[in-house]
Amino acid sequence: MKQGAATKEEKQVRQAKRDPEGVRRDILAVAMEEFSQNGLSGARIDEIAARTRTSKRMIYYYFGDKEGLYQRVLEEAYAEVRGGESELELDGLDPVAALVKLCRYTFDHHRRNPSFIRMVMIENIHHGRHMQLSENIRGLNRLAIESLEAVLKRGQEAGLFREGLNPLELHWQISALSFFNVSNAATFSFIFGDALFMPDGQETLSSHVADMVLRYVRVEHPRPGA
Amino acid sequence: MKQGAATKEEKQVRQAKRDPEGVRRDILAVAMEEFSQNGLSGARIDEIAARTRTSKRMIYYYFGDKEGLYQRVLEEAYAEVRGGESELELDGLDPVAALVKLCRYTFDHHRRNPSFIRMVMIENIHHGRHMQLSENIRGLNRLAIESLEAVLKRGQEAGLFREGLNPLELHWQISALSFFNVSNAATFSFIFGDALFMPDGQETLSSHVADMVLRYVRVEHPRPGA
DNA sequence: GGCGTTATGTACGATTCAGTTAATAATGTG
DNA sequence: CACATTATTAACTGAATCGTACATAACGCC
Repeated sequence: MKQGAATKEEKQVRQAKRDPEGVRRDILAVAMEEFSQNGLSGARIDEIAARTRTSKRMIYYYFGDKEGLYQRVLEEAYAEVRGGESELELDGLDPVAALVKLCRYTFDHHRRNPSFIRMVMIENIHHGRHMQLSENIRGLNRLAIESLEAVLKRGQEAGLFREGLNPLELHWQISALSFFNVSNAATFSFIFGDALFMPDGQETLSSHVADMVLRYVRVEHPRPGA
Repeated sequence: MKQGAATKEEKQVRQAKRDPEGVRRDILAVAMEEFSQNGLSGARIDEIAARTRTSKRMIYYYFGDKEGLYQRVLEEAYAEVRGGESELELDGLDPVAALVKLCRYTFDHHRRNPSFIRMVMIENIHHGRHMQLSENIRGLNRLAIESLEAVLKRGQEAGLFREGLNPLELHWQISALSFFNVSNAATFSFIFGDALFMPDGQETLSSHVADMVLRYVRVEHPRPGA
């Protein structure tokens, strides 16, 4: 025990001076900020280097080149926002409440992660070239569909939801509304005013997204006894 | 009269050799392609120059600098896609048909103008900085709200649509679904497959967007006689 | 038909910026 | 202690690229 603790303390002491993982994380965090603000070609390696507690040399030491760094930042962005859905515990809720919760969670989640949204926007500008080089991104998001599918199924079995619904399509719809809310806030609010993007407006949008999805999936004339 | 005609013909002859407006349009068209593909910092002036039938010198002659050109391209993108809605003649249709037509038009319109979508994405990455310097962009899109408002009103008066609907919010919803379909096609199809983006899938999405909006605005229990 | 204005081409300057070199040193490991 | 790994710094290179200087051609007007 004492020995183990000593080792751990030694490591902490060591990490104060030599901390490869910490340096990597530091670089990634700063690079995420720079890339998400300025895009791949707009980002400046020198700027990233200046804002880290390490040097430009270290960036090349760990990430090879600019594209390598960008790719790792993209992976990091996807990794950070994964999970979450799995902790919603939708199975414990009735289908309607579960769907509402999922919609609201997605909306808020996107809203709270503008850097992620911007990275995805940038990657789409690049036609998704870089994410195709990454192995792990693909797998992460599949879960969203599965949990949605489970909720749909339960709703259908309870006679609450329509038949013939496509979970992937529903995910597309929820994502579209939640994503656009962040991605296009600048141009939309410039043209039409920012009322929808103030706290009250956002709360309204959030609830109406859930409302819209619900109205879309519900049967037209529910049997009261179902 | 004859003098006027002669002058016009002379101008046409002259334009065969010296055609300032043609040169400007040529530059703008090429620049739109370059900027929408590569973004502001990613675009190359030399590349644009090489693809025009004129020279780099002319770009600076007419547009000042790179940002000036970008700004004009952005304006051009918004200008090209304006109108349209006004030619839909929604007033002649019953409210339900009008709303469906508007949804489908918006969806298809976005789909057919990927360069415009990409310019808007890029401008959002830049927090809408450049569009704020442009006078005319703001006015163009207001019409969309007005025609939507008229349809809603007619629907409500006919007892078909719910009260308390916000036209701006509805426009936000229709735009979100139609925009996301183009803007995020690369990342979405990479992660979840491209079924939704094949012709059949797109047709389904298009009709379901209209369906979703309709279900959202319709009264729950319509009076058959209304 | 000369002269100012507008339009155009070429070549070059100046700068920015990704990536490297080279020298050095601290730390941990066997 | 030899030796690999991790870290740091500053100066440098070379290519890419924005923008300009300069020369000049066409046109429009008086």
